[in-house]
Amino acid sequence: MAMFDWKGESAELVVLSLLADGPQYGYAISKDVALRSEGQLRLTPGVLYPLLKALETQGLIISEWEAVRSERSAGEGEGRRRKWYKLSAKGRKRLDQRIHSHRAFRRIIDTFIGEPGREETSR
Amino acid sequence: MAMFDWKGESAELVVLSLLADGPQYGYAISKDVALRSEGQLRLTPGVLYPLLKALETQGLIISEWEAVRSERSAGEGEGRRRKWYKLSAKGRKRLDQRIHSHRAFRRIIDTFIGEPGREETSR
DNA sequence: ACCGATATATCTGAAAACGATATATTGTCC
DNA sequence: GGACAATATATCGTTTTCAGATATATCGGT
Repeated sequence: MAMFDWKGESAELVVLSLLADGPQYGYAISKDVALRSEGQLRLTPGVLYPLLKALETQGLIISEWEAVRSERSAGEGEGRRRKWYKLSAKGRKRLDQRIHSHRAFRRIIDTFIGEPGREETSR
Repeated sequence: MAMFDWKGESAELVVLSLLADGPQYGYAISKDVALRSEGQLRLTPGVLYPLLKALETQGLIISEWEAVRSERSAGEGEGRRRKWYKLSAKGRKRLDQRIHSHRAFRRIIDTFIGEPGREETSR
């Protein structure tokens, strides 16, 4: 069980954020999320792949297959395949929008839980 | 359409937070949420009442009926009824826990979206 | 008398979540 | 060389969640 209940929205935000740092393939994304959250967030296959598919359908990310060849299998068969994803311009816009929306939502929640809230210095 | 996708967790956090300020009845809670969020968060009946029911089942909140009598109807019928909810000790604990969890989750998200994060000064 | 607001509650169709399952390759240890 | 864990992608199917619609009734103002 994941440490936090984190749903669609947040998963999208996290994946788009990761891809903003450069192209990644699915499995690496799931490992990265676990690593960078110190195991507290998990992006399981059943969540990750449908999400990536949805993001691509919306044109937010673009995929490309990589044929990973091992010396061992050189010459035969298909070898392992990786599907790399990169952020599209549209995805970049969506990310900015999601970050903005996340901050706004957070500010509202703060008014309920009585969080002091930081001064709006920059931006 | 609600301005934000805010789901179960957050709704629970908000409701428990509101009840921490004192007892409230359902309809007032929904109005309060809309007011305090400047219309950006909505707790519709289809979400609110099942949530309150679930919170009560878990023993986090305690309900009590109030018979609201108008002069007009004095003496007859049932009159309007309000169901007041107050936070239980268990609910108070859950709220603290949820706030803590919310902050932890937020910190993790910050590492992904590249938020500077405030110094851990107090606490 | 009517209408909009107050007040609580469920129903239901759709969407989302996620563990389980499927399939195949690769690296490592003995 | 054989077994096993890790890498890699993907779907399936059950359960849960969501939120609009619906139901019912009272109250306040005009």
